[in-house]
Amino acid sequence: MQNFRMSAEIIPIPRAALHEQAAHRLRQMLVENRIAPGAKLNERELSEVLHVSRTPLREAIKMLAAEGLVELLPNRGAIAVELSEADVLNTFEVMSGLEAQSGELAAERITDAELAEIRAMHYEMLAAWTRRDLPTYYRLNAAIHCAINAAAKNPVLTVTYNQVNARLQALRFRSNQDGDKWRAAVNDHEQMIEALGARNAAAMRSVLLAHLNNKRDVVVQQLRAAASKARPSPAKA
Amino acid sequence: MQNFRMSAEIIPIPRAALHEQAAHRLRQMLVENRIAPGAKLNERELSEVLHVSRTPLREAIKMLAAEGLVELLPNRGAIAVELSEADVLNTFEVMSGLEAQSGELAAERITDAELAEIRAMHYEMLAAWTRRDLPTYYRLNAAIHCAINAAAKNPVLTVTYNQVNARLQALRFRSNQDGDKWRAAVNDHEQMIEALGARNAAAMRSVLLAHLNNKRDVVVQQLRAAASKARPSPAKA
DNA sequence: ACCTCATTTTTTGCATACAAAATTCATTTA
DNA sequence: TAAATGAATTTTGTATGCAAAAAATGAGGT
Repeated sequence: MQNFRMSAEIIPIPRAALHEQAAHRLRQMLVENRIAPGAKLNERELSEVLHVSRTPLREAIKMLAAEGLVELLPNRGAIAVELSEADVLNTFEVMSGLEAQSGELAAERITDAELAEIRAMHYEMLAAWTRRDLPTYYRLNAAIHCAINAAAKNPVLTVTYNQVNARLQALRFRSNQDGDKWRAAVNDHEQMIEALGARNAAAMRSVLLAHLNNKRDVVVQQLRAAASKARPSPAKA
Repeated sequence: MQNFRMSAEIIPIPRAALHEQAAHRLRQMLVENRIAPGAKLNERELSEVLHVSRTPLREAIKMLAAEGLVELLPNRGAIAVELSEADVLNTFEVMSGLEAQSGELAAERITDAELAEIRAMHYEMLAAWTRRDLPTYYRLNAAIHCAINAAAKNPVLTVTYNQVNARLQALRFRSNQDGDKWRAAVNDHEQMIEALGARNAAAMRSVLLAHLNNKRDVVVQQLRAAASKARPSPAKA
């Protein structure tokens, strides 16, 4: 049947299939807002940009549709999802629940080593903010949330979380925080670390719910600002 | 630009695209265990069964992969997901959180009409059980959970819930309940209706968590029974 | 100018064709 | 007989071609 041999397995990196590559890159373009919400995904155009033929590209688009990053319009292709304010609120509501649960489980299951690493990243993040090194700040912020998620030790929860989060990522991408928002966020993070250290699941849950509510408010506020800016001339059908 | 007319919109049912049909039918086959977990999805075979060519079939498979019902093996096609016991436990953990949140929100947002309908379905379900009309029983059981979910009035939560639930559906499909399990389930349901009637979100949350834990235990128990039955002869590689 | 309708062009959806990888099968060899 | 090798077959992955639907364009009528 099989040919077991202890040989070196030399060529085990046959590089991802084209539909995987296309999905990955397209996902990134959507999440980073390089494709605007509501914009049409032209298959020919994209297949040229991504250097793949339409077949694997279409497979990638179908995956992103199942992930909720893209909407399929029968006989009219796909568009990048455009979330209404209600959609955003609903999505944040789900995120709250997932993040709260993730935090609860993390508080129950985190190891000392994991906690130490999160603490270290937290201080690095403070350093980055002090230097106004925004890219590093955002990277570390994301890494901390990721580490908390990992500490929950539930891969199903992690992928579910990431999938829902991806839809909001485009909105939050490089959302500018002012001093007050930042202080609030830092305070939230310190409470998280405290709750994790105390292995206090309930505290973790409530901190994360509050944190997510803050994020939601910031996003909705920016969303409204953008909308009122874009639409004082409402007749542009 | 557009051609607004109040005409009858006569032909708005251009019947779903082939990849949608294929995805729908394949999803059903997986959820109903008509394709065994771990089984290979042969593209040629399936395209004949579903009467579509391989192109839309492959698009459908990619969607189901993103939904977590199917696993893609590079250069080796796709197989129906096979959940380890750890996977099952993790998935139930996520389901608990989603269902608990759904219940909380439902308790806050349910209308009297919705509640009345759920009560009615509950009694119908009891009737079906009394008559040992299992199909009706299962249908109503599912309908009640669906109605609670709808009462939460968060479509994002609903689709997330359904997507995670689909992976477990194959396991629960026609799981046989004995008298004790049934009494426990009925009791759970009555508590749910009570909590909904009292608009008591916390109570609803705890009832649902307990209910899900019961379901989890039943499923894991059956899983273990099936495993020990299948594997007294463990050398069948 | 605006609407309507026919024509052209573009784009999507699907089927097929072909190349590469994996699997199967037969043959050889120890 | 069992393992190993290599050819034949199957199966997956990708590209291309073609038909149908949608969008764009333009001419004529009110």
